[in-house]
Amino acid sequence: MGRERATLADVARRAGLSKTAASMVLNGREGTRLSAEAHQRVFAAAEELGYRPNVAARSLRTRKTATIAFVSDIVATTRFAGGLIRGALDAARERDHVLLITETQGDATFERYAIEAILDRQVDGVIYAAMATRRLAVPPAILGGPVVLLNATSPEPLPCVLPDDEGAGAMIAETLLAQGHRDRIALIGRNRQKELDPEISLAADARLRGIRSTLAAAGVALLTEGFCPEWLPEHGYAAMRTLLDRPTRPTAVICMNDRLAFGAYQALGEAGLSIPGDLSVISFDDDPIAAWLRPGLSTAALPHEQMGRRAVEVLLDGGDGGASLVPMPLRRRRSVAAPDA
Amino acid sequence: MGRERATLADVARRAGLSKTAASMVLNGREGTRLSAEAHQRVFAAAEELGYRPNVAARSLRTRKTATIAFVSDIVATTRFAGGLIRGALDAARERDHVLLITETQGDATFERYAIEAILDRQVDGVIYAAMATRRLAVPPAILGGPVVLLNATSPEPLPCVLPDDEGAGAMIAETLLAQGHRDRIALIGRNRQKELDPEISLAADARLRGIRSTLAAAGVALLTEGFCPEWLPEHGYAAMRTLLDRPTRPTAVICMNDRLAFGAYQALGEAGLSIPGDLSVISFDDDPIAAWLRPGLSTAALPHEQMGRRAVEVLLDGGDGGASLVPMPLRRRRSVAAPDA
DNA sequence: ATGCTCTGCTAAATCAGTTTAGCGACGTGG
DNA sequence: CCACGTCGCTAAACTGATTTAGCAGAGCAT
Repeated sequence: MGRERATLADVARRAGLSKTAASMVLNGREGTRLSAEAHQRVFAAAEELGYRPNVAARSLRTRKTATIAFVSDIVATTRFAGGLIRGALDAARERDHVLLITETQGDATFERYAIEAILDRQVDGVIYAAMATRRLAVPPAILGGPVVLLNATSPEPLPCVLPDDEGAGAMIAETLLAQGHRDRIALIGRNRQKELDPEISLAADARLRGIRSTLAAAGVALLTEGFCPEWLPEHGYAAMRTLLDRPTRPTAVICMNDRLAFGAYQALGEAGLSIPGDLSVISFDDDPIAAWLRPGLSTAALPHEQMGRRAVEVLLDGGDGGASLVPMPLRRRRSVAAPDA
Repeated sequence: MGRERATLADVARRAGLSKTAASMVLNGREGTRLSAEAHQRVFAAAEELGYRPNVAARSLRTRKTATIAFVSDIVATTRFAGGLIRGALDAARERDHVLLITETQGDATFERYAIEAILDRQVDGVIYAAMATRRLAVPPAILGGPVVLLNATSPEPLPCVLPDDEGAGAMIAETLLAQGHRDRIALIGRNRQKELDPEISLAADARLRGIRSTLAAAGVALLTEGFCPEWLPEHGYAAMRTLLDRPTRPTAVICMNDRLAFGAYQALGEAGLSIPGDLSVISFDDDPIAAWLRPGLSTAALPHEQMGRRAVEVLLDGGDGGASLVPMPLRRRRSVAAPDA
């Protein structure tokens, strides 16, 4: 790429000045005593030649590359990754940076490759992202420079960006309470593994905490809590069927994510029950499917783009070193209503 | 990043040789007359020091960066992008390259920024990707180096990688014919804009061609063709309801994509019709939702990862300069059966 | 003994920037 | 009249690799 590009030397020559002068002017160095006229000439020359500095040459000297490494365990399949990347991309562009993306797939060999590629290229910082909110071990090799954890925490005291799952849980509980639901609120998606092992998930426990504490504050307890081995539609379907077999039918169901909710919709459809007439449903994530369901599913949205954006901001502008909790906004659709009187 | 890394000079010193010798040995240069012993010493020294070449320094001289730019119109929201990126990432890693990702969002300013970032960094090649299979205009500035179009074509004669939508259409038609469906096959998702304007979509027309020619070869014509302003669930829902109002009910429905099929499922569920007992449904894309539906939706999968992978291969290993059609495999699930006898 | 080739290796230039150290001209105070 | 400081600018070093040009010594033929 890059046909005969103009170099700094070309600019300097055209401006009738030295490379030093040109460099200083173009970098807006303070405290230099170059005349206003010299400034003009350099800018003009650079403009006329369409000059753009060679990043390799510059970073050889300065050790800065205006490049951020985005390392994640799994990039694809999930649109979650896409959102994180897009947010990061936007924020990076605003700060004149670019993203170098690598994926470890949780594989040690791939991780090593990613780390080496990053170190070889002297990136200015690393965003280490996980696809499921969880705790992970950061490879020590990258701790030499700035690191931000995205959708993850680690044993090391590194700045991290997380969705506010607990807040979302509270908000969801409040939403149901506000509609008048009380003692017949059920939950689908209990899962000890997810709740207890932070290396698997931080979201399950946080969401549950938010829900429970808010209900408890209103003097309400969950009617039942359906277990699910995974948070997939088929498990939501099964859990909902079990729920409908019980003597007391709930007035509202909280699903731990939208895929479970989708399964719940399927079971309710088969049972001939209507949402939200017979039962309200509310959930977490704002998977695209939430908007496609009939009726649309009310859900607390994972703020992917915000998170990706925040990660870059913390990395480049410096964070307070702690955790950034990004709020999960509630998407209000038609799946929640007041219970039958 | 990168605490005191060893440089080539360090390696040379430790090996008791010149930088020249060290460089040649490590690059495996042919035709050099360095002794076997010199080779040993250099390798040993490099190993002991954990030497890794500085990419900036190297590329300053060689103009090679082992970096590929992945430019796309829209990265996020769609998991399609994720698949393309992941495939490209894998293939790049196998060839010791790394991906620099930028997004234009279809915005001229952003595109300019992306191009400049790419040129400044002297990437070895560019993958220009579109999220919807379509024809696009490649900015002339990147034509100085190797370019591969991914999921897109362009007026310029550039190598491109596309899904085989026409083949998929044919395969879908054959699948229905093989099950015994004949004169009562309907289609949902006609859309003149998509079919006629290659800048919007190449897929619509290709899929339709494949379907029609295969049916025609069997002496069959489509029963009806439902129009849809967009390929979203709500439009599939509406189209399916219209279809059900007609006197002859089809035995099978081909949806132009899975989101339409999802809408169709919703309409069928409401109408109390069962899939595939009353009606078979088949579709394109293999959106994750296809596997989540009850029954699972048979669909021709967009081969995202293969395509991303292929793009890198063509870029780096050299393609034949033409279009690479990547086959769309049929995911057989339970939504297709023989029509009622 | 001289010239030649071949072997094994190295000094120095180069890539395109940034940064350090300092030079000549001018004005000014003693 | 001279020392000194300020102004406006530049030469040269430096970053870490690759690459070109070429040197010293050995072996061989004449």
